[in-house]
Amino acid sequence: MARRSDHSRAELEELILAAGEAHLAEAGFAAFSAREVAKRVGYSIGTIYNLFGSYDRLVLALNARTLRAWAAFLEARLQAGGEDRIATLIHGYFDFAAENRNRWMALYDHRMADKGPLPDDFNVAFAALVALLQRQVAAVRGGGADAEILALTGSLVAIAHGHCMFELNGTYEMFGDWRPRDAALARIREALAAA
Amino acid sequence: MARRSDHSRAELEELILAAGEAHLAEAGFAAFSAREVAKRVGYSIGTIYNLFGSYDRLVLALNARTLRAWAAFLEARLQAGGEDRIATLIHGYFDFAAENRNRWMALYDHRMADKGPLPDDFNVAFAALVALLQRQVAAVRGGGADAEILALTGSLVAIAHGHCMFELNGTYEMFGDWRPRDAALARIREALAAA
DNA sequence: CGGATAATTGAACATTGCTCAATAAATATA
DNA sequence: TATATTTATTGAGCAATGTTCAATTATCCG
Repeated sequence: MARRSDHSRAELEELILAAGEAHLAEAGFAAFSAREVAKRVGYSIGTIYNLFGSYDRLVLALNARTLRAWAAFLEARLQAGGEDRIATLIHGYFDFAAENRNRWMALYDHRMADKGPLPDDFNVAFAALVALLQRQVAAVRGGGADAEILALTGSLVAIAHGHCMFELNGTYEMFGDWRPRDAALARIREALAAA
Repeated sequence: MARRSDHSRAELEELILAAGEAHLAEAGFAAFSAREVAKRVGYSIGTIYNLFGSYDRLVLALNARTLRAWAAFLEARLQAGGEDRIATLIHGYFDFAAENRNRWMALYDHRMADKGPLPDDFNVAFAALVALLQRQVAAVRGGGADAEILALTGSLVAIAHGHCMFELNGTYEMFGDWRPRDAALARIREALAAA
């Protein structure tokens, strides 16, 4: 058909990403398929490959979107006030993951076939999220070298990640009756107190 | 062909799992395929389905093996002496994951299509690993209610998991120059000191 | 209007998980 | 031993996937 003027390239990309996001959210990463996305936007599979080049890059574009949404979500929570910024961040972290289960999981489920460099798109989104978190850790800690704060941020995020993953995939149940979210907050508090 | 007497059912299962383990270790979970395993053992794809029932159950059987190997690895490290059991465990945790990258990753990459109950096989292996860790945490902490120690164990494992995952998938690089393994040990020490 | 350019298509290919009638081998029965 | 029964094994066939690319269709420009 070749409906070249129906949408600009940018519009079409947006259409595809929106449909892809919905499909990913509904089906989960394991069942996600580029052909299903094509079906949803009413374009052929070839068009998707023209725009994104490969399955991996389509997923990466969706993951970049998820990272931006996550950062915006956390920013909104922070702006909504609340004395305790660390608690706000942890709850934002867990709430976003819970409310966007499949999209959040896809961030970690996806493994690139050929492990070349990631798209700028994705790296920028990731860096923005890291910067947001680093700013809050720096604020809580008062002073300290940038590199030290960045590394501490990495460690605190790793704590949150491990607990959040256990909560979402059910692993936590093997350890009896506890709430990974509360535990994550407690561990992070202890780490900050010791730092 | 129907070489009914070449191997007993148990022997054949073992052959398939050994070949599957090698394939998984070489190719990684994303490229793992039941057909490739069949090719490697010289049986048809149908035979694999007769024995394991589905792709998911084959992967689960392999993951159960990985869990048992991991527990044995940790047990050996603990028996090899070393005053500091927590450090021994953390290094064992990270070393096993690093030396068995693809198999360790498969533990978390795999998502069942239909989320029914896990095979006993798998649950038993997982429970044994948890029990091993719980015993060490209990020893370090001295006293305390079982439920409390189990929950603490879960939280400490979550810390290790998050840091180990970041190290293996490269996420840690976004946080500058640090060693997730050392950070994990530090965080766990802080948590134990605070408990 | 006509030729160059760009977007879009979808058939074709290799590969996957999965099923199941057909076949071959081992065992039980007569 | 010969025949019947049970069991193990096969692999072609199905639907679905990611990927490619010549052919087709729309748009633009002179």
